[in-house]
Amino acid sequence: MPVDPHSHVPIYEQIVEHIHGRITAGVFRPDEPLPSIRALAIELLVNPNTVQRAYQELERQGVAYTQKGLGVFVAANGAISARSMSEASVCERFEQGIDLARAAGLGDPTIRRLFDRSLHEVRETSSRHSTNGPSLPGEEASS
Amino acid sequence: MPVDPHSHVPIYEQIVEHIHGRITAGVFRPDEPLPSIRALAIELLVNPNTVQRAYQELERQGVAYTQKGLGVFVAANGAISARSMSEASVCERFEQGIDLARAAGLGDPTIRRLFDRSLHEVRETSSRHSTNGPSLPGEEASS
Amino acid sequence: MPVDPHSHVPIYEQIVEHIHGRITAGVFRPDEPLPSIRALAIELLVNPNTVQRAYQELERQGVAYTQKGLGVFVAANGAISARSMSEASVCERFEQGIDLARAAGLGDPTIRRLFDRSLHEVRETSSRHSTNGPSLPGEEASS
Amino acid sequence: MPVDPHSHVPIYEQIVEHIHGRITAGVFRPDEPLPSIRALAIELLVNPNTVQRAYQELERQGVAYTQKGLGVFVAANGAISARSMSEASVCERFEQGIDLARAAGLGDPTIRRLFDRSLHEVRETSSRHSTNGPSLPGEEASS
DNA sequence: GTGGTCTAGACCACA
DNA sequence: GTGGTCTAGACCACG
Repeated sequence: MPVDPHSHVPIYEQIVEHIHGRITAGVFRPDEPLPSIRALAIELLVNPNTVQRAYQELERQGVAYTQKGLGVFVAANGAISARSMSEASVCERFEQGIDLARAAGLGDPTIRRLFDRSLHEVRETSSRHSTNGPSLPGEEASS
Repeated sequence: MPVDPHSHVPIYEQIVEHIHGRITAGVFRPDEPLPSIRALAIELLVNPNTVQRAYQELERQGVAYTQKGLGVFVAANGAISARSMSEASVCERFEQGIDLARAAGLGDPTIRRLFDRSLHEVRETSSRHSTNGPSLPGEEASS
Repeated sequence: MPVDPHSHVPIYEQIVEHIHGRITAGVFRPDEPLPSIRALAIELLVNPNTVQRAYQELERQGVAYTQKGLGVFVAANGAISARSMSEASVCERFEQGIDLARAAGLGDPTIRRLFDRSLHEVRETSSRHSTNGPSLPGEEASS
Repeated sequence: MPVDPHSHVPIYEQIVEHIHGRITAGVFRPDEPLPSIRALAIELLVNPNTVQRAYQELERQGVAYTQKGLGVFVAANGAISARSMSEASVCERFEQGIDLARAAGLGDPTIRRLFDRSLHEVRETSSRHSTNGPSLPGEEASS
């Protein structure tokens, strides 16, 4: 369930982040095709239009390009863009949390404690898309 | 800018989190009044209706109660509720970020690095509404 | 009939160009609201979704900005952007025509003759949206 | 790049216009064969199906005819038809541009200025398929 | 009332 | 089969 229809963040944007992640994880590689709009729509149990909007956004970002009648492909520098955008998404969440914590008067030690707790909790719940193993290309040991 | 109109999280929910924070930080104390709807609306540059909806939500949560004609007050146990809800909000953001990072195949060291970067970046940008000093009652020394 | 459903250029893009033109012509001015999505949809006899897509594109271009619950407004520098984009659209058409003409082996004198003919023909048919009179602000005597 | 996959005008139609131009320019002459579907598909970096559709359209227009097993040939009066259609295509673009300009409140002097700019810009970029010199049969001295 | 998102289902151009 | 566009109609957040 990589998309949550009850989240406040729009589904199409969740899909964009999802694809960013898959590219960053090396699942989708430059000049290889992304799943077809219809196929991904079925996989994610959403409407094709929603996937299309996500793909359109990816194209606008320069992460993907479209070949009429053939499909949507990862751009040559798509992996780089996707990685930086993935990190941006992650940091955005972190910063939101930190802002909230600071506004509540929490100090750095407390914030770190909350973060560590989250890190461990997610580890257990993390039987999600376990695409991440120790032997995937292009991750771990990054900037 | 305690409220971001471009965020995907509804404004009234941002206001709720904002109040949680102020209560947790000891700015608003049990049985003391919250700012009037009108005043807060002006302070946050938001429509009064939106503030009202937030106050309704706070009342539903048991964090505040209304005295007709007098205003909205922090509930007796409001500080405790607010604190746990603030932490929950913070952790929610952290977990979202961690989920995203894991989905992108990033490992714990990388994730920690991103978190540290966020922690320092926010520190600099953090010339926000620092109504709260480091030594207010009820913070530092979390559960 | 500012939009032609039979054109090859998508309706939403026609709407974008249409708005560019209206802004350039001074009909819509900075910080004033554009017609509501629903209203323009009715006026143009298209689906509100189509108008919305156009407005979204205008926002992406920096020509307009959205205020939730209030409407879509012309951006401060929207007039400038719109003007340059209008001119770009015009020149794009001209260049396409010139390309075609050159590819057909036509020389500049012939091309000019065709252009003049078009200029005069359009003048007669031009009982379209005659928003343009001799006394409108901001046009005639441009770069 | 005689064919632009990003254009809104369908590729097969671009090919039709392209052939019109080649015929008008005297590159393809009446009762002589057009390039084979396969060859043109390769030259234009396009799918053979698309070329075939263009050839069908040319046949429908009376500009070309098919001899089974031999190929597609320029019709006897193909040069005349092609020329008028080429000019029509050119003028269509010009009129579109003029319409846009008028809708934006631009006056004839401004429009002419934009046209002249386009005429000069295209001249420089015009290191295209200059298979045609200035002195080919059937051009210069238009109707 | 405003805009923003989503769904369902249709038609077209292209491979 | 692919993506691109459009419609009709729904629900939500906001004013």
